Amino acid sequence: MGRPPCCDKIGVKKGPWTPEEDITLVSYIQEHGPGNWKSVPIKTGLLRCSKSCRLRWTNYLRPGIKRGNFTDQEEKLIIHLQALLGNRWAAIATYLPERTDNDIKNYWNTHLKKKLQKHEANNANKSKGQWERRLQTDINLAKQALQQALSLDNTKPTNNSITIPSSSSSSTYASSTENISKLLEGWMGSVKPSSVGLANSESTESLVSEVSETESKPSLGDQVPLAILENWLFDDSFVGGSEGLFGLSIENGCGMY
DNA sequence: AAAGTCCCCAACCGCTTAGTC
DNA sequence: AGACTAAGCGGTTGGGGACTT
Repeated sequence: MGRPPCCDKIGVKKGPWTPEEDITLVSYIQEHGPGNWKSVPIKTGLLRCSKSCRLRWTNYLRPGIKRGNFTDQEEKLIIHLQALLGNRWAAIATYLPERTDNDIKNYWNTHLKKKLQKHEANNANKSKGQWERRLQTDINLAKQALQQALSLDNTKPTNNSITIPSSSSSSTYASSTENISKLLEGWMGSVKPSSVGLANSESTESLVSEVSETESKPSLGDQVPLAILENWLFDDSFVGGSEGLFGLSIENGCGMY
């Protein structure tokens, strides 16, 4: 017999959230902060299970979520990270604080995977180009570095260590132009301005800088010396602007999937 | 204009992990 | 150490809008 559904209680509502429910949830979190999700439906009177409340908050209502099209730089970063980390969307999302893991996952499944498959097919019979060979080498090196890093137990933080940022960090919160946080005008007063409106045209390097320098970076639980990986990842990602990784991957085929 | 098909993404399901007793 | 619970995560689904015929 299988595990019973978590939300099989009679009276637990499913399906799309209404604006009224959003307001109720956001108002509660505004007052109490995110967390202790089990108590949220009880204290708010929402006819939703705790998991549904948490997902609604993290995937849609949370301030700082950027909606709309992904930029080329974001695409490049996702492609790089997916090649490195696989389908670990939550880990990938820590490098794109304005995007949720769900968004990244959806974008990968609906856009990037198809694009890459298409161009891989188009270039299936072509020999590997210089760039592709370099990318494959880079990936191998990065994987080695990652494995090395992860194999170190109880590694003490060093100057070369980084702490992987978490999307749940308050420091990564920013005002959103589109989402339901509009309902909370005035609430965002305490949000760090530098992360507000990190628009598409703005350099993700500022994010990288924030990632590597901000002392308030939250952790996924481990601090690992990923400097090599970080340098490789970000240096390579943003070289050449529009001529960067993704453009090349589209033109030349990635060959790693 | 209507019907059919495609595509996107919000939300759900169920498994895993972490924390507590 | 093991049981239990809550939270986190990734895979999948289905409603509805966009597009095509």
